[in-house]
Amino acid sequence: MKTLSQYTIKRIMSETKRVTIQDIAKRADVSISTVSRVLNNSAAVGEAHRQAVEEAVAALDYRPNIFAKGLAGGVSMTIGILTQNISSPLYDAILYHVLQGIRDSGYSAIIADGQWHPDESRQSLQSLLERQVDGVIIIGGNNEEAHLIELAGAMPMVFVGRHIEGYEHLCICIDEYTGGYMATQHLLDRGHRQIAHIMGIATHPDAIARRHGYECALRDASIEPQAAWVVEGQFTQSSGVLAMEMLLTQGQTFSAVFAANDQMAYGARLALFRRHIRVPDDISIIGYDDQPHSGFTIPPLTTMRQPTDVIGRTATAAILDLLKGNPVATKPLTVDLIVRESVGRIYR
Amino acid sequence: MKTLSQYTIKRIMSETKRVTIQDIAKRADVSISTVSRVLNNSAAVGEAHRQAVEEAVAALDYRPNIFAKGLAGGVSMTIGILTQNISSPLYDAILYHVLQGIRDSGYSAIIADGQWHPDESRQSLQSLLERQVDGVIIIGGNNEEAHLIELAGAMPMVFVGRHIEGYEHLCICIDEYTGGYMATQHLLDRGHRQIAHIMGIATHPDAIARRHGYECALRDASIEPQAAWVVEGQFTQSSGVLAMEMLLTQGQTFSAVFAANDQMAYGARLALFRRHIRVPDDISIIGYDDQPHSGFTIPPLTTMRQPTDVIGRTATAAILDLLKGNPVATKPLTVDLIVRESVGRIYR
DNA sequence: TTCTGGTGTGAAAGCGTTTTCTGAAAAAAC
DNA sequence: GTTTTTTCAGAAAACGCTTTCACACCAGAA
Repeated sequence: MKTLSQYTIKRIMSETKRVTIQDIAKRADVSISTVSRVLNNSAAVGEAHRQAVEEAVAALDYRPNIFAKGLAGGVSMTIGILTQNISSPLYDAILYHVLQGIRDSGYSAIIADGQWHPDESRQSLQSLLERQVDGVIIIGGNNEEAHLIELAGAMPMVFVGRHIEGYEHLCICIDEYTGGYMATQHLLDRGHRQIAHIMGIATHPDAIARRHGYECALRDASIEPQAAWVVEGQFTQSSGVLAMEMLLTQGQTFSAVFAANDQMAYGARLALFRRHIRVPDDISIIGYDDQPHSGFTIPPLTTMRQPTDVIGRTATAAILDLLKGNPVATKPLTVDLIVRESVGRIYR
Repeated sequence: MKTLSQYTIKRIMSETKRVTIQDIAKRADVSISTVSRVLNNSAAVGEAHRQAVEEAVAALDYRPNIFAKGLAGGVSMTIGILTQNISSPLYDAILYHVLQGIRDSGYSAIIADGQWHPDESRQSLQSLLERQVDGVIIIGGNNEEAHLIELAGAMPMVFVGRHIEGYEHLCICIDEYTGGYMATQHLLDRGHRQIAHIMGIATHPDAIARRHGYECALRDASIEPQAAWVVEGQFTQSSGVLAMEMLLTQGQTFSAVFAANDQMAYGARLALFRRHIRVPDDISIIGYDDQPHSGFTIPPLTTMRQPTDVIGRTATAAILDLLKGNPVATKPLTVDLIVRESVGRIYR
């Protein structure tokens, strides 16, 4: 039983016939230590030898055995990625760009899924560490901060979309407050004065920051935010439907809604559709994230764009730098307003 | 420079202070060979010794070092997953369920992205093999078949959404033909007689099968398929917009459209919106895949649901069985019609 | 009793690297 | 020209595990 698969694996491996450091040592007529040294640039090597080795490496198409490397050197050439949830459009988009950046770095990525759950996240992170990943990129997520801090001091690690006290330079953060402010400001600019807000998960830092931006924008326009204008959602489409229904049945009067993410905006829009309320003619909607789909909703959704490509690239660059021992410093990223057709004008 | 990160890694590793097979050998008062044997069940071991070892393993919370294991045994405890494209909602949904299935198996997953490109796919697959993954799950993708066949004979491998000649038992396939047929049939059932089709990438097997189903359903209803009714898209939203515009400007008359995936359906729907053509009052749309978003479009999209959960679970179960040396046999999966609100009735 | 044939076990040889440790040769200092 | 450093390179010891080999033990057969 077990032996069968063992056998099979052995077979393909022997077919592949890996070339080892021994082979290139022989061909370059040096010792394996020397080969290792030129490979890793870990000590001075005479120019003649170095060239001989490099020639052999190229000629034999040598690829180091990562297991041996891992065993001997404690280096796995692997970057662990902990994502908040695979199949969340936003995180996947970031993931995509991260993977992109890693692909030619010699490292490979191993992905673990936190499933939106602290316990799962912690366990996933643990399994990443057991695999002896050389570094970790944490995308979103809700691990206990204390655990992360402990780790961050001990191994290369970068955080995406999250603020960790004392490790700001490792955090690739979006200025969510300003994002919320800008979204609300856009509504204000178009003449709206009564603006509802569908908030994200109430404990989620991003949700809090966006709401804060919303309230400040309102105040700066001399409008006192009303508690009844904001209703909490779960960042999902169906919670958007519910939220909008709640707003409507409570008899709130408002001409525009700022949804804390696009998915909830979709849901809100559907709730409006059900009641034959037109968008943007009767009520305007603005979302947040600019998911790929948002350009194709009816009507196309005005929203705040997360620079997923920049986020992904920055995260990769940072972890790679960390791995090389270079210092890193990240700067906060900003969100762009994407004006489409879901926000109407109000003239007094 | 380099030494810094090395140092850091060493540090955390020494803090963690791994317990090795030596430690449990000592505690159980047996040789390491015996420990290895009970761990892998690779040879008969006396009952007393076995128990002692198991006790020690539990007490010391022993976790094998995968690098050592990989080096010595040629087994990496890693499953490679090659996905056609990360951040494609359908494949991500499958991926999600695959990951789910792997999470408690002791294996971990390493994900590579084919980027919709044969060369990329091949290279990604290669890098998976270099990592000595124990098995591979290929989700969709467009690698050369020959290469895959060669590999499939040599190592555990399962294919999702793809038919490989001679390895049908390793293919987790959806009956796309029937899916296309059912979608068209639904339109027919609702009285539509003039039905256009927005096809996927013309060379893609799924696209071909769905179109074939469409044509057969038409013929079975005594309607001769018109070449002008089908226009090719790229499986993307914007290609859906284009396709619908082409249909419209060519002056085709049709009361319904079958789009080969939901994304193109979204695009088609937007094109209609632009021309003030109502859905489903003027024209009906049916999609394919049932992406998470489709329940929240305006109007909610009638579509064919891919059983991503079943697909994912089946794939995982299959690869795990293969790895254990058990025989596997997969059965073709079917797609379900999800009736929502984008298809209207026509009464004669 | 002696021989044969399992069983269960430990010693030891790898697996492919990195990294001391050592020594020789070359360069610098006297 | 000798002594003292510095450079460079090879031998060999890890790294933690699997697996072969050899051997001791004990049953059953002769």
